[in-house]
Amino acid sequence: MKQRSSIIGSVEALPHRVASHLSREIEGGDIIPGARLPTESQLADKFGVSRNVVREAIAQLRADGMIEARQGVGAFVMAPEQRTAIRIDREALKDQRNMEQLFELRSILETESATLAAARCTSDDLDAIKAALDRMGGEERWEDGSIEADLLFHRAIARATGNGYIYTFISFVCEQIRQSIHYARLTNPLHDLVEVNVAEHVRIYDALAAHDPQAAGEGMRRHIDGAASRVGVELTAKINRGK
Amino acid sequence: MKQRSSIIGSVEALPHRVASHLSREIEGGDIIPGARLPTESQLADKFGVSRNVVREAIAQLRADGMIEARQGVGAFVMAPEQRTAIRIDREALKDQRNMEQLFELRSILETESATLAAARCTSDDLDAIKAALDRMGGEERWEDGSIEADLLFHRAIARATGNGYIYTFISFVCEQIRQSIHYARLTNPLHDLVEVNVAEHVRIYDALAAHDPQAAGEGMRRHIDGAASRVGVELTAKINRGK
DNA sequence: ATCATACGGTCATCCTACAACTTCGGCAAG
DNA sequence: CTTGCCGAAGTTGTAGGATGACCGTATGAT
Repeated sequence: MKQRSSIIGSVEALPHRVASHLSREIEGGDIIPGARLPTESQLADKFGVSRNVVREAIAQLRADGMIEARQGVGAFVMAPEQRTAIRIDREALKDQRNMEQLFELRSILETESATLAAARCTSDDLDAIKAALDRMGGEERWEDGSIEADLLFHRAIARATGNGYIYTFISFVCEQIRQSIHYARLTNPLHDLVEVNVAEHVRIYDALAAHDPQAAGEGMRRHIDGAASRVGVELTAKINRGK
Repeated sequence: MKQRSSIIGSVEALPHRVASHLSREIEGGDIIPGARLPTESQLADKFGVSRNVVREAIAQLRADGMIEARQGVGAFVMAPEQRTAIRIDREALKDQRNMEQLFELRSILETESATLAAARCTSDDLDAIKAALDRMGGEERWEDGSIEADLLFHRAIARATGNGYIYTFISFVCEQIRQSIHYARLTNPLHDLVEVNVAEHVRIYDALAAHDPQAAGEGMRRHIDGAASRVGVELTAKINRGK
């Protein structure tokens, strides 16, 4: 009798579902910043779960700085500006417009990443980048290992900047894009474009090896544009990008 | 008898302390990615807390993708690349080197933010930016409202890019910097530099109003450099930044 | 040798109880 | 009427135990 009926069949754990529900309510503006949430008991009743599950859900939101709990008073919604963590809703990326924006952000980060890396990279860094490049070219199939090698290539460049935050941010953004694209790829094979992709990477690597910041940045910018269009995302507003 | 002795005097809640401890152990490499954590009961004993507290701590780490729990098996630490959230350790920012790197990231994001905003901003956007600018100039004291207005200015620009992710990332990075600097400011007053700061903002605003992307980007880049040096952070490696 | 089953370990959830804290109202002293 | 104390009620924080669901492995039958 303990395990209550799941109401809605779902593989997700209860705390995560409660957290997502509350998160959407907050993001959607149903609860304005500064307002108090219902008590844990009320939420437990509302969702049909135990208070314990509600507490775990709130613990997650609290860690993100989305809500703040004060003992003896209640839990309050925080202003969206003072979040202590960035989290990207993967559901939202099904919207083409959001995907475009994420690619634009990636373009900014990676272009500058390549520029910095060209000026700073050591021979060890170059070796790591080259290794990823070789592994990518070695795979004739697009599917499995190729994508991993692709990510490895970009991360190796980010690491070569010597800036840990740049590495973290780029890894994060790329991973979000990868997972969003993963299953969407099944619709269009686009294997024939692998050579184009590899060629773009080679171009970037050459610029890095030559320690030519401008060429590296330019090569990366074009590569991201190309990668975006290859998955059906057009980076509009190319204005003010040139130079 | 229930409330156990806190062992270490701390105002932080128990789950947060446990989560921080585990997080440090993972970041520090004490636990290799893929390895299994001790069971919840063992952790509860180890930290001298109830299993409930351990679960809340793990819930936080799980939300970040730092660990993955499989029912009936155990909890495993994930590779740092596939985190689902970005979180910046504020303690680490006490290290000058990390602060420099964060400023460098901010410089990248904000420079491009200003560039894009110059090309895309509407009159409404400009009004919002101008309002923040006026509010900043209105305050003769540096302390309280001035900093808020400063952040508002930068966020307004980020919003004018029309890219929600850029807004989110910039808000996040700026907030981290602000809170890290907050108390460190007490040592050096530096009130006399307020005019310089405002002047830099005016220069950026003028470029935005003129819809001059290059001037806006350049103005922002210089402003971040100036802001960094004003709090004692020197952005070295200005290489490859010009042009 | 292969497959089905039983078993122990672990996470997931629930429940109750209590401690710590805040808020608010009543009540008495000034 | 104002002020200050104090206790009741409500809320979050923590403890601890019980049970269900799930996984991996060992055991035993075929």
